[in-house]
Order: sequence, then structure tokens, then C-alpha cells
Amino acid sequence: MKRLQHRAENIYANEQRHVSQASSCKFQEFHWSLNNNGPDLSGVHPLVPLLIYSDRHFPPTSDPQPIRAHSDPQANSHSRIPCIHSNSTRRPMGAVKKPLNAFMLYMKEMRAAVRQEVNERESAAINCILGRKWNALSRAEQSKYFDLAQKERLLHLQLYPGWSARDNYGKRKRKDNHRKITHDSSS
DNA sequence: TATCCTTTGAAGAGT
DNA sequence: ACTCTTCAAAGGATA
Repeated sequence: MKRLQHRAENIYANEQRHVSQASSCKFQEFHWSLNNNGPDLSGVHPLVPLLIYSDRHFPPTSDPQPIRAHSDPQANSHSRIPCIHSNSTRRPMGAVKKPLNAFMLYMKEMRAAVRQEVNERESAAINCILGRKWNALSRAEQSKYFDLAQKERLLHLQLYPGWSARDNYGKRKRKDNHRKITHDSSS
């Protein structure tokens, strides 16, 4: 932990020198998506493509299927919609992930740029930097991610109306169920 | 090969 | 109502 923190601090110090250079490329990626793949989304929030084209909800597929979320109540006997991702590359039924929160969306957008910027590959160190950058953002700057996260939650609710976060509780096997307490006591 | 590390925020569980 | 815990992403490190 100390090792990662130290590494992140060094990286962050170096990163500060380049802070003015950081950042604009991701929006260009969105525009690429708009210009090359997607429908006309010129009227929507610039971050919405990140949500709309998210493989969380619409993974790449050669035979896209229409969403039938509420159209077949009999297929929803467990108060969940049938999974629209049925081929092998799609997420199996019962493995619906939590919608991303604002910070997760920020990380997803900025990770590649920060990774390239600091020439660091370890996600734990990058996440420390991203956490600092996130906290350094103004509330106005953060608000677009909170807005997007709200859209993410609404879309998730529409796609998986019966889903609950508890569905994924206990899916991971943890060696230490009190990891956070252990960390706090060890630091 | 599975889990950890590390961050913030949402949501469920427990008190 | 409040606190605690888990899980979302990511990819290198570790057991």
C-alpha cells in the first residue's frame, strides 16, 4: 500500500508538470464515435456516447437484437427482463453489473490519457492519481459525470427493472472480508 | 487462475 | 437514521 502510494505521489508530482496538456483527446474519441459509427447525437451531452455505446449495455455484436425490455411479461417471471445479450461474447444471464457511478465514469474516460501521460501501467497507482484529479475538479466539472451517472442508472433501471445490487453480493471470493479494517489498522 | 490493490460513489445490510 | 460493507473498472502484482 505504502509502495503504491509512494509511486502514485511521484507520478502525480511529475504529472502536475504536464497538467495543462492533459485531457482533450477523449472528447475527440466521442466525436469519432459520433462521426463514424453512431446515429446523429449532435444534440446530446458530449459524454452520452460513452453511455450509449457502453459494452455494459450494448456489447459489440454482429446481429444486434432489439431491446424488448417490457414487451414480454411472461418471459420475466422472476421480475427480471430476459438478458438481451445472448451470444457467447455477451454477458451471461445473472451477471448484470452495477451501473457506474460518477467517479467510475470519470476513470473510464480519463484512464487511458493518464496512463499515457504518466507512463504508468499499474491501475492501482493510476487510480490514486485519478482520485486526486477527481477531487481537484470543481463541482461544475464533476456535475457532468454525476449527470451521466444518473442517466446510467436510469438506463440500467429500464434495462434490468428487477435487478438489485444485492444480486452481485458475495459473488467474489474474498480472502479477507474485513479488508478495509485491516488496511486502516495497518496504515 | 483467482484475488488483491487503489480510488469514489451508490446501494444494500446491519445496528 | 446512521454506519459499515460490497461492488462497480482496470491491469499489474501476488499467492
